Amino acid sequence: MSNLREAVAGVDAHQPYHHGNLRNELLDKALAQLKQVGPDKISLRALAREIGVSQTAPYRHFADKNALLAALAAQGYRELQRVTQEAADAHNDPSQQLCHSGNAYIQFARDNPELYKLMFGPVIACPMDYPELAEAGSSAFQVILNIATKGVSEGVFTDRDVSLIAHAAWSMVHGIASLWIDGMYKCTESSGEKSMILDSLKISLYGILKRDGD
Amino acid sequence: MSNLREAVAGVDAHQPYHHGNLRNELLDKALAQLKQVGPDKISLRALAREIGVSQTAPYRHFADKNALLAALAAQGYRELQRVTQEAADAHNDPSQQLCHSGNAYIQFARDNPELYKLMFGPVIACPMDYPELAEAGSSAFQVILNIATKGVSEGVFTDRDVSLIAHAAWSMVHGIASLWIDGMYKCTESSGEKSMILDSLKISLYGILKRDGD
DNA sequence: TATTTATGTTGTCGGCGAAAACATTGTGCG
DNA sequence: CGCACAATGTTTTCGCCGACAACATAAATA
Repeated sequence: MSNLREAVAGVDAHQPYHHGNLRNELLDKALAQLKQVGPDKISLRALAREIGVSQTAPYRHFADKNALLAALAAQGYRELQRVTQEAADAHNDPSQQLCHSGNAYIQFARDNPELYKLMFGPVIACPMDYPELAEAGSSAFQVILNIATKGVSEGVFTDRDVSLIAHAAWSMVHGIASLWIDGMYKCTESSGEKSMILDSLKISLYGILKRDGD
Repeated sequence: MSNLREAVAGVDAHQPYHHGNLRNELLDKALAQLKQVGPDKISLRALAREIGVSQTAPYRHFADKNALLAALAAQGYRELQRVTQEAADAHNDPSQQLCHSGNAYIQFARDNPELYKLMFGPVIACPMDYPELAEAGSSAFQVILNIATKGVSEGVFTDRDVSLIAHAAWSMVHGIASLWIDGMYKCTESSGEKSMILDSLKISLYGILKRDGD
């Protein structure tokens, strides 16, 4: 009997010494565990156990726990970029693009709260140490930057520095998303939280539109 | 020799069995450690060691680590309420109050980034389990709610639900504060980050002001 | 003074992140 | 074909942490 695990399992399914896809499976399981229990509760050992591999195997693919979280966050940024870009592409008017892209952003945060917290929260120690993460982050920001550029050049947005407008817009949607996730949006009126979020978004973005006398 | 610590220290300074102020000193040292190394790196054992008390003594004053963090966050909310209220009290015009209070809010976050992350980040497990924390949080929110109420009643703000306006304003300043703390405000122009923050704040809050035709 | 309550200590358990030393597999080069 | 080497996974171990149970001491109170 050359393989103990085989014997214990009682099957002859050949369990290779090398997993072959450990890195990806680690990311998958980590994402699942993240959604269940939150970011800081993730344990490399638990992941390894779940996958059925030794507790130090993950260190062959990630320098440490932080690096795994960074890779996870980078995936998140790429997905965030995708959904916001899609929403923007569905419209031509920059105002519409901004509003719908922002809405998609907030919806992403709502659909993946733990991932979103991981991406923007203080869980990852030194985010700037991970080029993949930085690159994914600025790519995601590029979406809103492009909208701002278009809005200013078409004269729809207030005529200020494009980077400033993009940052302001980003702040708004990020603020709404964060507070919503954290349950800070207590709706007092009959209309639900969701419509309140939309109204809040509209109020916020209104400050960006060009006004008479600009 | 009734006291080992006394013997080891070689002094007769009476080291009382009871510390007498352990709870407060724990909070103090925890705050200091928070500012140095961030929220999740805080260790009850390290705190106890630093204070010179056994590693389980903290559990006499806090049910667990989470409870200590919650108490720390509650302190933060009270301080945040203080600075924003002070900034608001220095003006009469609701627009000015909103702007300056928001600026004070952002400044607080900038001055106490780790504490701010603790207050709003995902570090504290079940915030709603701590009445002190919830109370401090809603008291802090009350500041901005009062400004919104005044602004609407005086006809300076757009005529919408007061709670909605307050939440929108809160989202804006929170978004700016969060992104600034996380180093996401990369200023591309000659003017520094700080003026960019102020401009961003103004753009955001502009959406709240009453407009012709409202 | 005697009892109860608040506070601090010792000892211990299980879990975790991480490193060192070792084992196995696949790969490319002679 | 065969062998060295790199990639990947394992075993073992260390130190740290949060948390609990049992015990010790001081303070308050009756």
